[in-house]
Amino acid sequence: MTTQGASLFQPVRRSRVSTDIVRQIQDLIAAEHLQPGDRLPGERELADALSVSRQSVREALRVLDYLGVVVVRPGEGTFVATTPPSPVDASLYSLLSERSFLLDLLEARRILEEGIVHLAARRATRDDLDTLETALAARETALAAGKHDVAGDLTFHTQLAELTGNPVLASAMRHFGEMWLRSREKTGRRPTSPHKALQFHRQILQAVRRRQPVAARRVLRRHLDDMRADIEG
Amino acid sequence: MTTQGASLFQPVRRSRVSTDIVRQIQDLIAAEHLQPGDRLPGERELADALSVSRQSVREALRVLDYLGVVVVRPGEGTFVATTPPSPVDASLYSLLSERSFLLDLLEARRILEEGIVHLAARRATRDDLDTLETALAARETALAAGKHDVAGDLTFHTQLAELTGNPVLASAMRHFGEMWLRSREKTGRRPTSPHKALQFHRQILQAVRRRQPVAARRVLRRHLDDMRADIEG
DNA sequence: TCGGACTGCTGGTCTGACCAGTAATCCACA
DNA sequence: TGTGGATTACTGGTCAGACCAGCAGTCCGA
Repeated sequence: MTTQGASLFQPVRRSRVSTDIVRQIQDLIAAEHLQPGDRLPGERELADALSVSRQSVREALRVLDYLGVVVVRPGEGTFVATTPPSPVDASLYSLLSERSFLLDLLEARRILEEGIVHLAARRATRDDLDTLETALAARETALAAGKHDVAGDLTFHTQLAELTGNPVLASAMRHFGEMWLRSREKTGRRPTSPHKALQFHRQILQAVRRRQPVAARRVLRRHLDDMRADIEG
Repeated sequence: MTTQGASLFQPVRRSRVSTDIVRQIQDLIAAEHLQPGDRLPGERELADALSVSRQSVREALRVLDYLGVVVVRPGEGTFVATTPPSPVDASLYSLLSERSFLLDLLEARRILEEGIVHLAARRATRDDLDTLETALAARETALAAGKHDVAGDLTFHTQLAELTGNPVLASAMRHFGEMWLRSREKTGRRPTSPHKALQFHRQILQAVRRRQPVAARRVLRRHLDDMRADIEG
């Protein structure tokens, strides 16, 4: 028996019940048996159906909650999250549900996005701008028709980051955006008026198109300040 | 009651016990009261110390387990993970070994850190500054003695981010720092002269201490520009 | 028609219990 | 003397049952 190298035997893996449940629910969502917004069975019912205790179910739901896979609303139930899950810095997880976190996040966004919009105004290609223009127009017509999706407003910001051509900035903006959505979901905050947001987006795009980095940055700042005012109420 | 605009009231947010526990333990680890490899008190003991039920403790540990913050070994106990979780955006992973990535990263750092240093100069408490001062002095004497660790230069930047009091900024800076180290490792780039770096750090700290946000930002920019010159060289 | 009480659901928490695995100790037997 | 097997006290894993507070639909009376 050597101490080095691959052992012939694998350690017996006693899986934890809660881990199995996490995987089962994730599979159900992946297979689209559970759609975003769907309500899961109650904890008691789930425990019964799985022949496990409610405690194990709760441990699983706690993990799925952290992962952003589900949203738990006391008194109502547990629902499949509408915003797709993505990793959020572990050290920030427990802060997501606090309003002050939204303000911290906004401060960080302001720093990052001021730089982004400045670069975008200098670097965006004509193709980039046309793409952004098309997307913005589509959102405007959709809104006029009464349709509006919450996550969509953020898309403009991430698209803006994309066209700096800097993948690090784009990645950071996506992360901030995801945290933004999840935190807003957890804090139960209503989104800002989509009309106002679209107006700001339109102005930013104009400034970027005209290659006016300073003006673009100014409008961006007004946009985020406006959002902050909403949060601070 | 209008449907548009900011509501006067915010939904009351009752935090979950397990969430509090998650944060407490993370804080203890961040404050280094708990070191990697340390054994946490048993679940029962923990519950008793926190005046909560074992179930709540378990839900918290389950989350920390999933985050990779702790490792749970049945029959033995729960331990602080030795390798702290350090997620690097999957979409960036393949770029780490390219030199252009270092430049992109540096551009992103410049945007972020200019904002950070500006805030730090306005917000840092005297205690914060003393801590930073001590750390810097220690590095200076170590360098004079011929000792120098590569990752250490970054520490100054992350510490600076910490004392903005904004956990989002601190987290983002840590991420950028990790990518920086890993990318520099992969590209095989030699670090900038530690002497130069320390001089810049000393200047930045002075500006922050004197509450001169603009000056601090200017030095920071020179520091990063200097690093860029090294990379492009 | 409207508003409040009622009722049954939900998740949040606590308690106490038992199981299985670890590890250190102790003791009997070779 | 030394080795190996019980003992024992811990650990996390799981279960069951209970109570609370908040949500929502129902029903009834003013």
